[in-house]
Amino acid sequence: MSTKNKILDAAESLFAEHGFNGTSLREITSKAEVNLAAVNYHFGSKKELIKAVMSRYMNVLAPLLEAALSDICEQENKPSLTEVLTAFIEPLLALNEVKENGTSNFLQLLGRGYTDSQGFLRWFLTTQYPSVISLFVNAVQKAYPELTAEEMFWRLHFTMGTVVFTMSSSDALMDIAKNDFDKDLSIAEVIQKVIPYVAAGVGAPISD
Amino acid sequence: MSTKNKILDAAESLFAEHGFNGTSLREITSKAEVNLAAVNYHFGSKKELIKAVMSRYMNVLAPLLEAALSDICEQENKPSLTEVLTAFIEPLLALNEVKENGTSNFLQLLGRGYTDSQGFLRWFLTTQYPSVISLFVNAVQKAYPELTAEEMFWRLHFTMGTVVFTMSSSDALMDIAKNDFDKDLSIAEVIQKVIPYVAAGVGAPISD
DNA sequence: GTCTATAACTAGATAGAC
DNA sequence: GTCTATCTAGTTATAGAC
Repeated sequence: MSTKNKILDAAESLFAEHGFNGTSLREITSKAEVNLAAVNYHFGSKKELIKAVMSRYMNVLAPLLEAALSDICEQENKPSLTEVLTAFIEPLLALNEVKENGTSNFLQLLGRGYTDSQGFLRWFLTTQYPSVISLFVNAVQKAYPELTAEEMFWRLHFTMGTVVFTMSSSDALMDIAKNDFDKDLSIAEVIQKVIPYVAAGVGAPISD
Repeated sequence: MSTKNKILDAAESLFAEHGFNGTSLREITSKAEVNLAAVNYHFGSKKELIKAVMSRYMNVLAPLLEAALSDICEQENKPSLTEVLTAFIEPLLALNEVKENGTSNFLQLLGRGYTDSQGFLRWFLTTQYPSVISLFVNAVQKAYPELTAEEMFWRLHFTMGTVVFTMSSSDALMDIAKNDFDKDLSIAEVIQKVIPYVAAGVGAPISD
């Protein structure tokens, strides 16, 4: 296994657990059992390392998501919101084949990146992967055409918030659920629980 | 105005904007125009300062919320979920009288504290203000008795996520809304937008 | 109570030997 | 490509003069 990959793996799990700001290069290199200087040699800076960690997943996820959402946009009959949101499940679970716990790690990283380091991840997603976002908006528009662009904007951000926040604390939540209800849930099952919630939220009647 | 309050005010807005980890004592004291050593003299440590900033709001909010939720729990007829969630609005807006932008700042702090510094705020809320949480759970149970305790647990955390995450990036979202839709929203209007969303989410039909 | 000065430590980044 | 050693700049916290 290459030094570069050892660093990526160590950085990924530490970033997911403690956030980007909360993880030092020294912690990463000592977990990866490589030299401190190796990060700057291979990646140039901590910021570039963060991008590399995210890209490893986004490069797998983006094409799968684009395909799934395109299918929905191009189909004849009107999709349901649940259908649109369910389109995310398979691509997300495919990340488990990139690495063990890939889905969970990626979603936690997404959550970290949204709140850490003043919206750097918002920039990363909107500039590097804009087509996924616009396909998603199109799919939702097809499922719920009465929704105005403005209301759509808010509800999509609420949804992003729900998912990202849930996932960034999913370890803690799964622990509590195990203690209180004796249920051992997988990340896939948590996703299954959140979909009816966000589908109902996005599909809420327009209050005006 | 006392040094102690100058520190609290400066810390509050910097914490809200850059998170707890992302704000140094030097930034706080220079914004407050007091000496660096004053923080440790008045509060003992950065951690205690964080608690003091949160307590200033929680001590106003908690009794108001308890009263509003108690009313709902004790009323004869069955409340709607919207009613339960709407009970939060007045207490939250009352924080604007503690300080200008109090509501917005407090909700942003809540968001920061949930993701920063490994769940310290979760501990803070559940240990220092447990009665608010249990009253809220009771109110929701009364509004939607078919919901199992386990499903309730998940949906309440999804709701917490939606609200907290939205508020922690509310400045950015309000900026985008202003640019894209030429709408200048207040924090009260954002709350009005999020309530139908979370009410629909909590009230979603039980899938399984 | 408020200040200066500084201790004690950690951060990210890099120069240069091998 | 990998190492040690070190630089610079940042952090929290505190001792002691006023």
